[in-house]
Amino acid sequence: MVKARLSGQERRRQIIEAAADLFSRKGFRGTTTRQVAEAVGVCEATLFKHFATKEELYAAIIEAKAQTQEILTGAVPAARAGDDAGVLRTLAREMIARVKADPTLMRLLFFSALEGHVLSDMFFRSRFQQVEDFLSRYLGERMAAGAFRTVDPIQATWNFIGMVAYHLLLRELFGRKGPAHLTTERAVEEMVSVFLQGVRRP
Amino acid sequence: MVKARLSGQERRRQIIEAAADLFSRKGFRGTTTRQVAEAVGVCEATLFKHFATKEELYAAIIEAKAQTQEILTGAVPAARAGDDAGVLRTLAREMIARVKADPTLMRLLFFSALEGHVLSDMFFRSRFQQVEDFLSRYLGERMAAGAFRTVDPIQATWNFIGMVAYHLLLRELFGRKGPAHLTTERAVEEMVSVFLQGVRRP
DNA sequence: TCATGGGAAGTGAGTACTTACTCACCAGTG
DNA sequence: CACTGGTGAGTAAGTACTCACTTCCCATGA
Repeated sequence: MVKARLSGQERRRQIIEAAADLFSRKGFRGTTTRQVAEAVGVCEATLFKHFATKEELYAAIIEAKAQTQEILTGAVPAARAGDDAGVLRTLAREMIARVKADPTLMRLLFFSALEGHVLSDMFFRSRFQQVEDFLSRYLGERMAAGAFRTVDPIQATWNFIGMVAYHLLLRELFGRKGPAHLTTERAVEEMVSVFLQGVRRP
Repeated sequence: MVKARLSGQERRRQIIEAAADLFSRKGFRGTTTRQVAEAVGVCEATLFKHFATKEELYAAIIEAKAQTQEILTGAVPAARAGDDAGVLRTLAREMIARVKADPTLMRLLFFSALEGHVLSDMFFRSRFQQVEDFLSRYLGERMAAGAFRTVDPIQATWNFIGMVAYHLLLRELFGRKGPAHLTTERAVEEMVSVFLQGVRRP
């Protein structure tokens, strides 16, 4: 039973949450305000009390998702300790965990990009910029220290992120699982392993 | 000036082409039959002479795109010659070239997956299955031969494809370019390089 | 060569339904 | 009481698709 009357703030939050789920499954044009209203358990007109337009609701959702930025708390200690594998492993794990924790995240990221949404770029950056900056800086330092081959740190970063992202795409968008023994943990270990060995100075 | 009257076959082909472009930019629900008709230069009713429904048109497009399967002509000679770098380089180049040759390809792949289209799985497989099979088999052979570390060939394959796919995603969907010196050629070489070194037996 | 018929391609107008949003009013709470 | 949250009914525009008809083209026969 949905509570009949909430504060404006609370109702907004509820609408955003329900709509995020729908938008992530059907995209902007594929989601009707009627569906959103039903999911929330209110009248369609109520949505428009809180958001002037459907567009404004979508933008509010993207902004909310972008707000939950990737925080690199876990990888910093490993970086300080010069624990290469620890850095990579933690980054990969955190990226994967974020997506698992919020199933709408990746789908909304891709839907908004495909739809050419004005906030798409900001959304993407909120998800990847910190990881990119952190890892490319770390790789650059390790190269300067002679531990890694000298390659472009950005490119190397993209290569690593690419492995993680593809892993997520296969599962979240394309419903691929692979052989049963390929757990996420094993997948992460192999990514870390192939990448680390690949960038080491021979 | 659009020719006023074409054979049924030719008109179908023309509609599919114009609609593919629109669907790849706006998705299914975001593309109206009116827009398609205008892009083709015919009356809306004409579309429905050739396709019973909008859905049928979309399916025809996906099927057409799936038909242009990845053909692995280039990598086979390199595989025979045991030219590891050649195999990987050729695969990456061909994947990238395909997407560049048809800008609708990747966008339609992702739109249809996000939209949960019944043909999405088939579409995905048409694009990746052969590369996956080919490369995982090749990697398996190289592992058996002692040249590569023993890891799961599927996982290793996904890691490599992930790097290529992310490169494409950044450019085709997210409009990212990276530093100017990062040409596609350089990117491919680094992917091949990090991967090869990463899977070599230490 | 020309005329005719049939089949297929194509159109303008319209239909029925869908969709985002508004309006006038009601209900709840401090 | 005043303000804010919420509703049922409705509106205007959008959308996929149909209908009744026209046009074109090719094959055939005279």
